[in-house]
Amino acid sequence: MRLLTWNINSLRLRLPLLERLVAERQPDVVCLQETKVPDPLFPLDGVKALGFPHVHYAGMKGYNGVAILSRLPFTPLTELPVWCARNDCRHIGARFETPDGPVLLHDFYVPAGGDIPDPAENDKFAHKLDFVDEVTRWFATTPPRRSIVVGDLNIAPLEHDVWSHKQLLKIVSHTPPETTRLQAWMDTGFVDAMRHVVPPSEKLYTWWSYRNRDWLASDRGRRLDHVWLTPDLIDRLNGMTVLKDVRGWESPSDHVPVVIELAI
DNA sequence: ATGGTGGGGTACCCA
Repeated sequence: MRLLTWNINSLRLRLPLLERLVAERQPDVVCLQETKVPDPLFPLDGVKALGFPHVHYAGMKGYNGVAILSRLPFTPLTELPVWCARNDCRHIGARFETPDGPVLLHDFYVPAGGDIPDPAENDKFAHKLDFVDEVTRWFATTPPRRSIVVGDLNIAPLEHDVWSHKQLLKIVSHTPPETTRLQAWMDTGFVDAMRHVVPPSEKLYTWWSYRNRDWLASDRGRRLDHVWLTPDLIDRLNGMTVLKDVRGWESPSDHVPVVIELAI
């Protein structure tokens, strides 16, 4: 299975980019975040025309939204919690049947958290911390097996997941309250598949701000997008690629896709 | 310290 995850920042606007990506990379499964399309307006025909007859999505007007597109049949996960008592379209899941048993796939869009890294001052930051805490408690009570977590988790946990560890320690996405929480979530039973392939001593980014004159030259990136596997799947991992060149395409998302190859 | 650029949808909210 070739699995691709991407914060597309508007599915309708970037459907042509998705088409190019699919043609070049031929993923079996695509997990999207920030689709920014209400369900009644989801471009179902366009997505099916890309070769994905199996589609599951949860979207709303203006913000957020996640989608799973697949060549392979799957069953949508319907028993997922409502995080922070909000139906804000940040998580969907799928169950794939394989010769060795089912594999569960979770597609997350974690709240970005606003600008001020203080939950007392900033409701969005409080929501982000609460969201990760709730998700962590849920995975802790139902320890994952044969499971995959992907998505825009909006946290860059390691020193070399950001362009300047020291300068970003007080910047939302790389603060200790966030990075410790992301680790606690991962410690419910996952392995960081991207860092399994690329050593933690190497810089690795999936996002470059729009607010830079030259994203490539300044290279002030962060690794906000993640792929995690439970240990029972890690031996099936046959490769991981961050598609950095997609950031240089015409009218790009500020995030780039991550692809993994899994022998399942 | 500040402002820088995008998308949604049509005034601002969110990233």
